[in-house]
Amino acid sequence: MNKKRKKRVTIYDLAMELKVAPSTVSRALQDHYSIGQDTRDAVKQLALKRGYRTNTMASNLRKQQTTTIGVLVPWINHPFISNLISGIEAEARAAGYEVIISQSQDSYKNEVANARALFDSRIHALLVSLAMETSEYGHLTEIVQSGTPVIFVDRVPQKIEGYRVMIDNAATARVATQHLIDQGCRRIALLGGARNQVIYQERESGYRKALCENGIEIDETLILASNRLNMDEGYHFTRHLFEEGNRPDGIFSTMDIAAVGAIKYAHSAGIQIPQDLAVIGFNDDPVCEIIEPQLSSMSHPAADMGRKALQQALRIANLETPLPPKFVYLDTGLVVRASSLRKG
Amino acid sequence: MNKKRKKRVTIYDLAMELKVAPSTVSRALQDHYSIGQDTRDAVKQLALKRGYRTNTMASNLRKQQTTTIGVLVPWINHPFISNLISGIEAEARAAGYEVIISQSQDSYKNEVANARALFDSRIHALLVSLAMETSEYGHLTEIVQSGTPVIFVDRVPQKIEGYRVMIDNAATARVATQHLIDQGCRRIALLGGARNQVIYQERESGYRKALCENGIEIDETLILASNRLNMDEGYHFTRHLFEEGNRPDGIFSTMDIAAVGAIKYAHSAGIQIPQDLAVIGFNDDPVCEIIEPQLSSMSHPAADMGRKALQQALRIANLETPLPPKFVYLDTGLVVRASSLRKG
DNA sequence: TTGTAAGCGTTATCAC
DNA sequence: GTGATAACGCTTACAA
Repeated sequence: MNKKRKKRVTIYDLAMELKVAPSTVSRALQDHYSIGQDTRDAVKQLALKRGYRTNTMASNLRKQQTTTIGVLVPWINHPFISNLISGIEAEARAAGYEVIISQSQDSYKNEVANARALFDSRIHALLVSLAMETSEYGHLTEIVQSGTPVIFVDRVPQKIEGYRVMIDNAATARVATQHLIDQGCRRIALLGGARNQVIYQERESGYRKALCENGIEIDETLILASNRLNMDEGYHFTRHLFEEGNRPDGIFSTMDIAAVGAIKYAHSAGIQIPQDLAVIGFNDDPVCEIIEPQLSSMSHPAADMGRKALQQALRIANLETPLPPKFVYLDTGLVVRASSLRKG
Repeated sequence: MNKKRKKRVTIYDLAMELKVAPSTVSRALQDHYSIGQDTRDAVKQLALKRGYRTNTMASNLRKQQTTTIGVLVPWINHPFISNLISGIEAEARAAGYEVIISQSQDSYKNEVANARALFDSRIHALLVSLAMETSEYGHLTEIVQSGTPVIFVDRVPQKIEGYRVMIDNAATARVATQHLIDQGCRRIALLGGARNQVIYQERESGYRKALCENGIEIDETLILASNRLNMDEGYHFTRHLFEEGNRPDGIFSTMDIAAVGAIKYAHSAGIQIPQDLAVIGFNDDPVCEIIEPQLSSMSHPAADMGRKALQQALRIANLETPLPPKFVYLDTGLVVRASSLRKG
C-alpha cells in the first residue's frame, strides 16, 4: 500500500475540536431534526474548513446497504450498450447512486464470476443484459433470492421470473417487415440472430407473423439465424441468395450492421437499392446515416431503457414488500430512409 | 429499505459452527500460512456449504482501502471512450478490481461533482479524461494531493503535473499529413478541434510541421478549428472551401466522423475521391469501413490505452514512494484505405 | 497453530 | 438537544 496516502478527517476529529460528541456531529451533518441550529452550523462550517468527507465504506457497513448499482453487460464497447449504460449512469448519478460496470464478453463463465463479484460488493441492485452463451441462470436466481433487486434489460432470460425492461421485439419486427411489404416487397429475406436468445426468437416470429398476415408464404431458404450476426454475415448471406438465383426483393436485418453488409454486397453486384432490393435494419445505430443509401431502421431507445431500468430498480429496492415481477416495454419507432423507400 | 433482504453468513457464523475463533476463519479463507491444512479445508468447505461471501465493505473499512478504480470520462457512449473503458474494465477485473464509472457530459460542473463522489467512495485510483469545458484542475489536484493516484488518459490537462497515458498526437498528425503529401496533395485542408484542448492543438501543430518540412506554404483559410467537430461541420467546411473556389486537393480530419462529412459533400458535388480530393481521418473508428470509399485513418489503440492506464495506476498505488510523473505514449498506425490511395 | 481483543468510521438506540 | 455506547463484519498485532 502506498504509505503516502493521507489520513482523512473523521467525525471524531470534528467532535474533538468542537467539544461535542461524535454522534452529534453525525446528526448535524445529516440535518437531523433534533440538533440545534447553531451546533448544526458550527459543525458544517468546520467540516468544510477541515475538508471533511464522509467515509462511504463505514457508513455503508453500518447501514448495511450501499448506493452502488451493479451493471452486467456483454460488451461495453457496443453502440447500443454504451448508450444503455450512459442512460443508467446519468439517472443513477442524479439519484445519488454510483454505477459499477462489468462485461461478460458474451461468456457464461465471465458472467457468473462477475455476478459473484458484484454480489460481494453488496450492490443495491443489479441490472443485467445476458451473455450470448448464457442459458443457465443459477448465478442470477441466487442474487434474486438474497433479496437484491435484479432487473433484466434487453437481452432477457428465457424462463426465469423477474423484472424486465425491454422493447416488444416481435411487434417491432412486425412493423419493419410490414413496412417492406407496404413498399411492394414479396420475397423478404431475414438476417436473424442466435435462436437461443429470446430477442432474436421474437424478432423472427414478428417477421413470420407479418408475412402470414399478408398472405405471403414463408420461404425458409430466405431466413438466416446466425450466432454471430455481423457485417460479413450480412454480406455473405445476401451474396449466397443472389448467386443461388434465390433473389429476395427485400431484406429485414435484425441488426443494422448486417444490413450494411447486405448493402455492400448489393453495391458490388450492381443491385439497385431500394429499386431491386429494399433494406431495413434494427437499432437505428449511427451507421444508418453513414452508409449510402441511408439505412431505414427500427429505433430502439437505448438510453431510455437504461434510465427506466434504473428507476425500476430503485423503486423495487425501496419497497417493504416486493412487487410481483413486471415487464416494462419501451416504444420503438420506424425510421424510414432511402434504403427502403420505393414509393412517395 | 427492503426488509426482505436476507441476512448473510459471516465469519462469526462459520466460527461458531466449527468451534474456532473468527480470526482463524478469516485466516483460513485467505490461505494464511499459519493455519493448518485440516482447519483450512474444514473452513473452506463449510463456507461453500453455507454460501459464505466475504463482506467487501467490512474488509475495505478495516484495511483502509478499496479495490475500486474510479473512471471519469466525458461520455460513455462515444466509440473511442467505450473502447477505452472496455480495456480498463477487462484489465481491472483480471487484477481483481472493480470499475466505477461516471461521465461529465463535457461539463466542468459535473466533472467536479463526480470527482468528489468518487473520492468519497475511497477509490484506489482515478483515471480521467477531461471534459471539453475543463480548464481549472483544482478538483483533481485535491485528489492527487490526498495520495490517490490519478492518471490522465487521452484528453489530458494543459499544465498540471501528473501521470499520463496518451498517444503522440503531433507525431501522428504529422504522419497523416505526410501521407497525403506522398500521395501528391499540395493544398491540404485541416478539420481541427477545439484549440483549448491539448490533443487538438498538437494535431494541428503536427499538420503544420509536416507542411513546413515539405516546403509547402501554410494557407490559414484551409484550417478549421471547431469547438464541436462533427459530421455536419466536416460537410459544411468542405462545401465552404469548394464554393469559395478555395479548393483543397486533400483533407486531414482530426476526427473520423468529420471526414465522413467531407466525403458526403464530395459525393453530392460530384468530386472524385481520392483523385480530386484525398481524405484521411483520425481514430480508425468503425465508420471508416462503412463509408464509400473506405476512409484512411490513423489508428488509435483505445482499449490498449485503457489497459496501460490501469496498469500504470495499480503500479503507482502499490509503491511506497511515488514515482515522478511519467508520460506513457502508445503507438499509432497509418491505415491506408481507398479514400487517400492515389498511387499503387 | 490458534485465540483474544482492538479498531476501521459510521449510525442507531438509549439514556440524560 | 446532546452524549455514551454498542454494533456493522472484518483484519491483524499480540498472546498463548
